[in-house]
Amino acid sequence: MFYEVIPTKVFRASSGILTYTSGQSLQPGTLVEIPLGKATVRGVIYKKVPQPDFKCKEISQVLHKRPLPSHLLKSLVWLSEYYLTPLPVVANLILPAPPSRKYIQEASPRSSVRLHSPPLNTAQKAALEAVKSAATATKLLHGITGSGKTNIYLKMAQETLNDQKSTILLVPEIALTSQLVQVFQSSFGDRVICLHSRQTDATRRDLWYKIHDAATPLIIIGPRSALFSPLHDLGLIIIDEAHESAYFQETAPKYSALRLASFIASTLKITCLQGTATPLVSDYYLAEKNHAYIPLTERAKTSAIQPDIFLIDLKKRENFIRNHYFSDGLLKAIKVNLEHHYQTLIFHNRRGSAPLTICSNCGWQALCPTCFLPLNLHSDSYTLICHACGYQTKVPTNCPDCHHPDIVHKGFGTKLLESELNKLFKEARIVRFDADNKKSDTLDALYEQVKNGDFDIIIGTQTVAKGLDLPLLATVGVVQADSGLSLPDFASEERTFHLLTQVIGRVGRGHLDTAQVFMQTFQPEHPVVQAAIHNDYTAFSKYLLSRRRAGHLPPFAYLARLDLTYKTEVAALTQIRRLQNLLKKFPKLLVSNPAPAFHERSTKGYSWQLILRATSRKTLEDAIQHLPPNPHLHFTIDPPSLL
DNA sequence: AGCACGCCGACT
DNA sequence: GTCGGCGTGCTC
Repeated sequence: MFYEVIPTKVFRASSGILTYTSGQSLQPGTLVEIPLGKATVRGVIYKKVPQPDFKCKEISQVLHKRPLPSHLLKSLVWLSEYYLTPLPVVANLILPAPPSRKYIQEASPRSSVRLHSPPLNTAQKAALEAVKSAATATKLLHGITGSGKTNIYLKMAQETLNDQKSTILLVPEIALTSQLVQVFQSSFGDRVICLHSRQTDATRRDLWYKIHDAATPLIIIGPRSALFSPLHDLGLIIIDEAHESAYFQETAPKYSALRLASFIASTLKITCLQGTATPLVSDYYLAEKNHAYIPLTERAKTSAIQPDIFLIDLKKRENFIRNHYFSDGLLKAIKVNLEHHYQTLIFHNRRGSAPLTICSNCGWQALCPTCFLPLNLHSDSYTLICHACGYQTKVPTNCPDCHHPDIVHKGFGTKLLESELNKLFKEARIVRFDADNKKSDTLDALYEQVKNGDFDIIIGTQTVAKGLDLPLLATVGVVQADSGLSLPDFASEERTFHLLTQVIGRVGRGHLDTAQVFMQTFQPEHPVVQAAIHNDYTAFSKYLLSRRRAGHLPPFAYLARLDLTYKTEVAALTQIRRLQNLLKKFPKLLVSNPAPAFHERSTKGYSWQLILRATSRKTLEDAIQHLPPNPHLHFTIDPPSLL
C-alpha cells in the first residue's frame, strides 16, 4: 500500500508531500517515522494513494497506531494554505515532543472537592443564551472588567463535560497562580490539564499521550499551542483575553490562534468563544457583522465602584511643583494611602532607568553595536543594556568620540521611578515588577505578599496592568499615558487603549470604597486617552475604525509584511527595490515604499521591509506566491503589528 | 527551513 | 590565495 506522508523536514522548492510504502493498513493522521535522504524523520500519513510511477521507500516505523483526530490533520492543510507555509513546516506543530532522557514528574494536580459552578446572574444568563443562539461557530463575548466572564466559561465547560466532550481553554500566558487556572482546577479537579512552556519535553510528551489516549473528557488549559492537543472529543474552545498579542505566533510557522480556533470550531461544528474586555477592533467589526457579538456590560459585583479619574496635563508644569515625574495630586494620594495602609500602583511601560544616553557636547549617542538601537541605562548596576539583544556595557565616563565628560541620560523608566519614590517616601515599602525581575522576585512569586499588603507602592510595566486583583489597592497612577502612541505602527493606538483600560480596571473592584486614577499625559485630548478614561469602547472603536478605513488597514484591507535581510545595507536596499518593482505588476496590490525595519539591524544583518495591502486576500496570496524564491525574504500575513 | 557545495568579489 | 556571503540542489 502507498501513502502520501507529510515529513517534518523541508527542502526548498519541494511540494512538501512525499510518497512511501507500507505493508500495514494506515489511516490518515497516523504518526510515522520515514527515511529521508540519509536521515530518519517523523511524519504524518496524509492519505492512501495508488502506486506512483516512481520508486518509493518504506515507512520505517509506526509511532502510534491510533491516528490524530481528523480536525488536526485538516488544521495542518488549512494553516498551510492560509499562511502560504509548506506543509512540513506546519507539521511540526502537531507532533508530540520527542522523547528525552530527563524525566521530571509533574506535581499531580490536587483532586479537590468538585465545586459546582457558581449561579449566573441575569446578565450572564442572557449572555450565555446569546452565545448558544448565535448562528456562527465563533462568538465574541465582550465582557467588561468584573462582569464575570469566568462564570460563563465555567458553565459552558460544565455543560460540555456533561455531554462527554472536552474543552480547550486558551490563555495568553500561563501563570499557575492565575485566578482562572485556580477556579478551573477547583471546579474540575484532575480533569484539568495545564500545558505551559516551562514543562520539560518528557512531561509534554507524557501529557500528549495522556490526552491522546484519554478515556474521559478533559479540560486543557494552555497557550496557543494547546489548540494542537490531540483530543478526540473536542466540544468547546474558549479563548480568554482574546485581544492579547500572544495568540499570534511570530516565528515560523506564523499563525493566529484565534483564526485557527475559528477554523477548528467551524470544522467540528462546535463553539469557539472569544472573551475579552477590550476586543480588537477588527474582531469586533467582524463579529458585529456576523451577529456574533455578545456584550456583557453589567458589573457582577454590586460593590464595584467607578474610580474617580484625574486627567493631568504634563505640559502644565504647575501640576508638578513637588516632583518632575509625579503630579502633586498623585503624591498626595500616595501619602493618604500610606496613612490608611492602602496600596498605590504606578504604571509606566518602559523598563530600565533611562532609554537614551548622549554626549551633550558632540551629540554622540550610546547605541548597541549589533542592533544600532539606543542603549538603556540601568542605574542600579551602572550599565547600558540593549533591550533588543541583551548586550551590556559599562556607562562611559567620557564621550568615546570627543572625550568630553558631559554624558547625560534622557527619558525615564521604571527603575528611575522606583528610586525617585524611594527618595520621596522613605518609610514606604516599594516593589517593582518588569522584565528585569529575577525568577525569585517576579510578580508570580511574590503575589501573596503583594496581595496581603506587604508592599505599599507597586511600580511596573505591562506585567502589572493585566489581571491583578489587589484588595488593598486604592490608587493607580499612569505616569505618561501617551508614551506608546507615537510608535510607527498601525496597532500602537489599540495597544495603548488596551493597556490604559486594563490598568484603570485594577481599582474599583469592590474591595474598598475608594478608587482613584491619576492619568498623566501630554495629550489629554487624544481620543484614545479620552475613550480609555471614560471607559467608552464604542467611542474608541468608532474612532479607530474610521482611521483604519481611511488608511486602508484591517479590517478594511488585508495586510502582509515582507522582510528582506542581508549582511550589508547596500544588498538589502538593491534587493528590496527589485522586489518593489516586481510587485508593480499586480494591479490591485498596494505596495509601500521600502522602509528600514523597526529593528533595522541585528546579528543577522540589515532588514528592510515592504508593506502590502489589498482589499481581497486572494490578491495578497497571488502576489506572495509569485515572488521568486529567496532565502533572505520572510513574509508575515495578517501581521498584528508592523514592528 | 536546513545542509552541502561551488562561485565570485573583497580583502591580506 | 583565503574568507565570507550568496545561490542552487537536494527529497519519494
